[in-house]
Amino acid sequence: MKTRKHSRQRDAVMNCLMARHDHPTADAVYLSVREEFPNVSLGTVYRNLNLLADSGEIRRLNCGHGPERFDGDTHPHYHFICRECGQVTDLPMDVLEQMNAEAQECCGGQIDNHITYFYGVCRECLDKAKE
Amino acid sequence: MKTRKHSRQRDAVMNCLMARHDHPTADAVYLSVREEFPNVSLGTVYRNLNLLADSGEIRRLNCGHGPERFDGDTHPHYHFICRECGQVTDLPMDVLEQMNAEAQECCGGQIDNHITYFYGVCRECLDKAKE
DNA sequence: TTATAATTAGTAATGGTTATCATTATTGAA
DNA sequence: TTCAATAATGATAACCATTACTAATTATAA
Repeated sequence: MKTRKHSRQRDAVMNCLMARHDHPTADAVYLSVREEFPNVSLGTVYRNLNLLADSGEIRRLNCGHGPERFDGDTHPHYHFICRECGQVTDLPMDVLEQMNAEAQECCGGQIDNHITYFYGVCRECLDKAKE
Repeated sequence: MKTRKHSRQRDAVMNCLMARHDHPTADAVYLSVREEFPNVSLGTVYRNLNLLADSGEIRRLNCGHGPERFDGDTHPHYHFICRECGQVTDLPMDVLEQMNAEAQECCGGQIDNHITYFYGVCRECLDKAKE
């Protein structure tokens, strides 16, 4: 197996994800990391995002449209996606673990986890619509 | 606005999705439709899948990896994805509408619906692993 | 140091999906 | 039953997000 070596570019990717909470795309992370490493390659960003996601240090989000997003917060939590502006926000509610048990009963196989995305219109877009 | 004209290719796409319950990808639908229309174009399949999905006659599924899938069953229901074989199956359990209300409370915006994917290992893959 | 192997920047390639366009099919009205 | 208007098609090119490749660089452990 491969031993991981330290890399300052990977640190920058990780730091970016810990610092921001808007669930950036790979491209957004790339733009961010480029401020510190102007010649960083987009491939390097992708490679490290995948490395970190595969090792469980960050999480991948698939909101149903648009490119993949990434989340530095690995605690189980739900997300809300505004269908107007597309922003992805965390929902401060508990994950319903019993859903897995319910699914288990009608599934036959083994349920490990679930992922839920809520869709609607965010506060800002609602306010904008009122004007 | 555009009035929709009838098309036999679109019928074939729709029929394919009503007939099978394995949530096929666009390419799988394409192969299916080609049995009736040997020169149907992949673009035509994509165009009609999007048309039908946008008008609510079918549903798009994003399982978190791999290409988009489509579902002829538009009733709200949950899906299970086997991480071994990748198959996507319907879960015969009720959708928890109250989840939307819970999310609403901590959201600020307006929650319209939610999508949940359950992940794990299906019966067949569990059995295979035992051998 | 130095050897080894992981990582990188740069770039080409890939895969899924969408756009373009000339031709064909569907439709409603004459 | 024409016939014009226009939606839909097949073929293909373009697009975009992501991955693969490669020679050069960097981190690590001996």
